[in-house]
Amino acid sequence: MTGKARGRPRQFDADTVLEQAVGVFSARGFSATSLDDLAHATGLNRPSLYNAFGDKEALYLQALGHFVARLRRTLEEAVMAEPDLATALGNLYRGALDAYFAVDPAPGCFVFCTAPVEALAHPAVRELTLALVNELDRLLGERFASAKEAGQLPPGLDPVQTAKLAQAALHTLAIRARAGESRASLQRFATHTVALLAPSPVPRRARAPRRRTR
Amino acid sequence: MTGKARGRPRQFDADTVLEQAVGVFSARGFSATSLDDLAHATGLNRPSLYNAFGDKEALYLQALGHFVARLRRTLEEAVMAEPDLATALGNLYRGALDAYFAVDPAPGCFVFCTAPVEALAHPAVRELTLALVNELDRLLGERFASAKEAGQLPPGLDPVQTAKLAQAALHTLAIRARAGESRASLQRFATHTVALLAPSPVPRRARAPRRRTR
DNA sequence: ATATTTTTGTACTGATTCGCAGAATTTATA
DNA sequence: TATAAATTCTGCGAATCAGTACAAAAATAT
Repeated sequence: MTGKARGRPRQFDADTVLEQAVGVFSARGFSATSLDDLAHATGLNRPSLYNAFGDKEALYLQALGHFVARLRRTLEEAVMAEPDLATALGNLYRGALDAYFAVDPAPGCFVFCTAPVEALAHPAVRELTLALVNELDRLLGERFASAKEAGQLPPGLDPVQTAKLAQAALHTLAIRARAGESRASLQRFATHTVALLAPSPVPRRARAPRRRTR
Repeated sequence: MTGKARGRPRQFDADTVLEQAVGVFSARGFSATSLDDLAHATGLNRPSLYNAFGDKEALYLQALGHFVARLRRTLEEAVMAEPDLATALGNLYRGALDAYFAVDPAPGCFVFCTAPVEALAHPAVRELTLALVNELDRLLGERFASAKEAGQLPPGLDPVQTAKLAQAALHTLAIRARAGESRASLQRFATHTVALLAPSPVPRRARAPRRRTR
């Protein structure tokens, strides 16, 4: 595909630049980030940014895409491929907290903390955000459905709605991390949530509760 | 306190202006909102805004404060004063959805959708956001604790962590509404969450709630 | 070696931004 | 009536912003 490279070669790696853009956008959000901020953070200058990625909104969307693609890979192996439901959810939240507290003023989640603001003014951002939410619903829904088949899910829990609640925990972790809540507190919450949504391998009582009585 | 009013009287009501500022900030977020936007929306001009509220950040903080104060009143009567836990949570989420879908491109929650972005750059915003999160944790925690005393809470649920999960549902409703998810879908999720966190009053077996529950 | 293609860097433009200065206006007080 | 106090309004200024034009640079192809 790219054997020739006709003109002057680039002096940067596009993925690296997107990674740095994710960092800057994640810290300041879309509107408060200037192209000078991005140019300074990436080391290249504005015209190069325009040439490679288009205008500011296009760059933001590509940063979102880059972030989501990475998230998707992580999710696939840490959640979908893990046979035990409680372990899978534990991996999900621990991985999320790792990312949310990656740098010192904890930025929370790039998309859940910065994309919603722009969603109203920029339909493309809105669609990308909704697409991620829907995909997470779908993936987690599949995971809960397979757990239900394996008998790991209490009969009262609907896989689809439970998946949404599992994602809700992700959203609150993101917001709370950025608001300044401590990682220890959030870790406790995550543990409790896992215990609620994925009752660990029932220790003694092999008898599942009857039907959906409450 | 204010019987005299020495100079020229104001031609606007401060609370009304703050209400309008909430609307504008909620739609565009802090950084993307210009003072001209605010001046146009409120009908008064920039120097009057500065004179009455200070600079842009001060106005945003006061808009947040106004919003939180109103939210606190609503919460107090619809959630804390309601004796039945399921009804209380139902009121909470229905009221939230009413607000999140108040105008056509659903803006979601003013604070949960627009404040987190600015939380890193503006410590005051961060503190106010965390203060709201903590207060909601505390109020809902009290509500779940009193429900536990009344026997309305399953024994496995810790009131404090369950309150955080109840707020998590609020956060996800806000984000999803702004991302474009339908109100019907969110209503279903809310109903399911209420059923999970507050198992409804057992239908047949007349478990008369003791004490002063009604 | 010359031409072509792509990237890089400097400089510029037009627009928007926030915040404020200063004069005019409206009220209460002396 | 005259003075003081507070608000309103026009307009300004300094800074920043996004996006681009243009020339120099670096590579390939002829």
